[in-house]
Amino acid sequence: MAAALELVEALGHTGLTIEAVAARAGVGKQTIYRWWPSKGALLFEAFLEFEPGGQEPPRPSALADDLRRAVADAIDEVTQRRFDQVCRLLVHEERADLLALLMAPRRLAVEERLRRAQLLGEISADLDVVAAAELLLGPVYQRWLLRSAPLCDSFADTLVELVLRSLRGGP
Amino acid sequence: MAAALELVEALGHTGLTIEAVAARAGVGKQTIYRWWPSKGALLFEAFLEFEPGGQEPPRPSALADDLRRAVADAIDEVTQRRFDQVCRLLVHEERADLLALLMAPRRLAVEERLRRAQLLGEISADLDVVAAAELLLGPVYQRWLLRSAPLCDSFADTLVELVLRSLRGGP
Amino acid sequence: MAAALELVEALGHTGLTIEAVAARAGVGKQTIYRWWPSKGALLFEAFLEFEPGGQEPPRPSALADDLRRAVADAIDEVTQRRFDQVCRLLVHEERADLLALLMAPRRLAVEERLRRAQLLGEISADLDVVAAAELLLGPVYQRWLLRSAPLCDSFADTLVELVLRSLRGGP
Amino acid sequence: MAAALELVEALGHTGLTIEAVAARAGVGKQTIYRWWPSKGALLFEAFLEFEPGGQEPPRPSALADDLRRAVADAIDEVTQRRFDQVCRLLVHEERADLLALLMAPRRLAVEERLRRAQLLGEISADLDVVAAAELLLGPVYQRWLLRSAPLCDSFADTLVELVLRSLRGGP
DNA sequence: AGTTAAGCGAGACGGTACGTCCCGTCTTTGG
DNA sequence: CCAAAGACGGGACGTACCGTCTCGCTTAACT
Repeated sequence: MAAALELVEALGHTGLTIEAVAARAGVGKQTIYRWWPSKGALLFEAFLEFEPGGQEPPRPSALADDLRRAVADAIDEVTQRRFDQVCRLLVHEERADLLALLMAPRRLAVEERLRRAQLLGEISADLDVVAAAELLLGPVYQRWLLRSAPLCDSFADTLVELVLRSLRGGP
Repeated sequence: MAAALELVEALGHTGLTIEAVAARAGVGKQTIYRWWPSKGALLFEAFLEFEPGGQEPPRPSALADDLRRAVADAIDEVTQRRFDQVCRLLVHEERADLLALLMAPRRLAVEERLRRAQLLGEISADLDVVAAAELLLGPVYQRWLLRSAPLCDSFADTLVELVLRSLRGGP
Repeated sequence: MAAALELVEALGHTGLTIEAVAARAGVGKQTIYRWWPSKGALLFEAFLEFEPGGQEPPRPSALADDLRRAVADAIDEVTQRRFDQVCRLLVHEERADLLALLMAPRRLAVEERLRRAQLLGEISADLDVVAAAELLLGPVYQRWLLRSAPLCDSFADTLVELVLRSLRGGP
Repeated sequence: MAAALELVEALGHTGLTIEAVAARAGVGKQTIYRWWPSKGALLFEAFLEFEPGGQEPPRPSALADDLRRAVADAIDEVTQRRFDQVCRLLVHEERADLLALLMAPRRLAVEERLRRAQLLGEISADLDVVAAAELLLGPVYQRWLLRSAPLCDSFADTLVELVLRSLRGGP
């Protein structure tokens, strides 16, 4: 009964109780425990089920544009209440494994794009692509989770510009 | 009674109960509620009190070294169980304000060093110093909180190298 | 778990806590709250359950003897610690309804006997039987609850003698 | 600070707290503890202080009338919320001593009147006056404390009539 | 007049019990 | 014969008062 998403959206991951989920779903508590070991697992599956997330493969364009778009998408995603609350719950439950599943696609897409750019010679070939991807997404996730600063759109631009300077010119 | 730090270290922020803190401190529960509104506030204050953290001003040296050192220090800090658990609790309780207090010094130090580097012409003067600092620390905090990858020492090197390429030569 | 009677006997209604009852019964506190709204209700039910109290119907004999016996029995009952404490608790909680259930049998028996005496002409027929019963038992309950005087056995005799003088000859 | 009477009247002896008394009186809690060992003692003294109670000596008239009046007065007194609550608190605290002080005057007055009646030959001389007084007042206090029946005015009449039949003609 | 001390208000303190909430398990029951 | 309904033991929650304990601050009373 993945309609528990409604509750986590309404109450936040803090106020979410399995009893409430069971009640709203018209289901015995035990039925929930039978299928999921924790709130996190339940919500994770619910999220996968109901949040298609299927972003179409962004047809290639200029590198800067693509990265900007990737970062902006990450910001958008992370800004939706459901994603936000589900992820925070997973953080709280230390489910790094599930978190990775939710967040990896984004990161892999960036890495993929960077690798293509290397082939095209847009960026230096001896680059640590994985680290570069983290350079782009790390600050986003930091601002999101720690709420250290607002996640405005222009942040994507600043970030990409700064990182691109690194990726292009070698030392 | 900031000896609650011992319990958060022993049990993690999840297993920490105010009742246990009160019991161990030989104190009435109410006394705790009288002074702090939540576990987070209590631990935050306890942490400030007992973890002086006062790192001496790192006498200046080469820019790359200083940044490497700053990042490595951040990694060290974030790796200590007390800091880790207290911060995770603050994240859970959405106390971005308190988190900021704990983390700002590190970030400000980096910004300060970058600004000095600008004056010396080590890096381009038209740089967004704040964003650059996030570029350095964001990936660290991401790896830490999301446990997306191990926080090994070499990570500091990779990070600094990558970022410095950005900061030095503009396009 | 009506073994809460043991605690009320040991500690008095003042020292009885629901937590202690739950602990001794090996039961969650909530289970007690689920079934009884208050200590009073719990003890009342426990008392009914475990204190059969079924005194056999006293085979009829002389009126004076029967009344004396009834009063003496009331005194005995009221003198037992359990009954005493349970009733005092009910008084404290203003549960007149429950108290009535505990005390009515005694009173009704007296009224019944008086009515029979009226049929036999032992006492005047125009008598207010209910009031007469109160005349006999009222002083007992007063001495008991208010501890205004000791409840010795001879009190029963004095009382019955006095009341019988009223019941027999009219003015 | 006998203005604690207001609180016991407003909240009942159950809801009365020393903290509230202290607050309303604009007084430190300790000051109350300094002077009285318990809520009961405090209220008892407050009651004595502020409830003059001084009923004038009822100039003598017919025995039946005097007794009726005495019983009716007892009913009136016991019906006032303040007296009611203070006494119930004393019952709860097992302060039979203080209760006796509050209630004795009434009983003594009845005994006194009966003794005079004996001198005048209105009632038989070999009577246990103390027991007779209890016969009159016992049922009143029973109905009051146990709320076993309403304390209507006619109760006084019934009671006195019944008792007088006993007191006058012996068998 | 100056010093001392008693009594005061205020309120923090270590505690106890409250009644509620939710956990995760176990039991009953009706479709 | 499953699953809803929900009771259960457990245990933390945050609150309310308890009775004790300093605190300074009057306000006498006695040098």
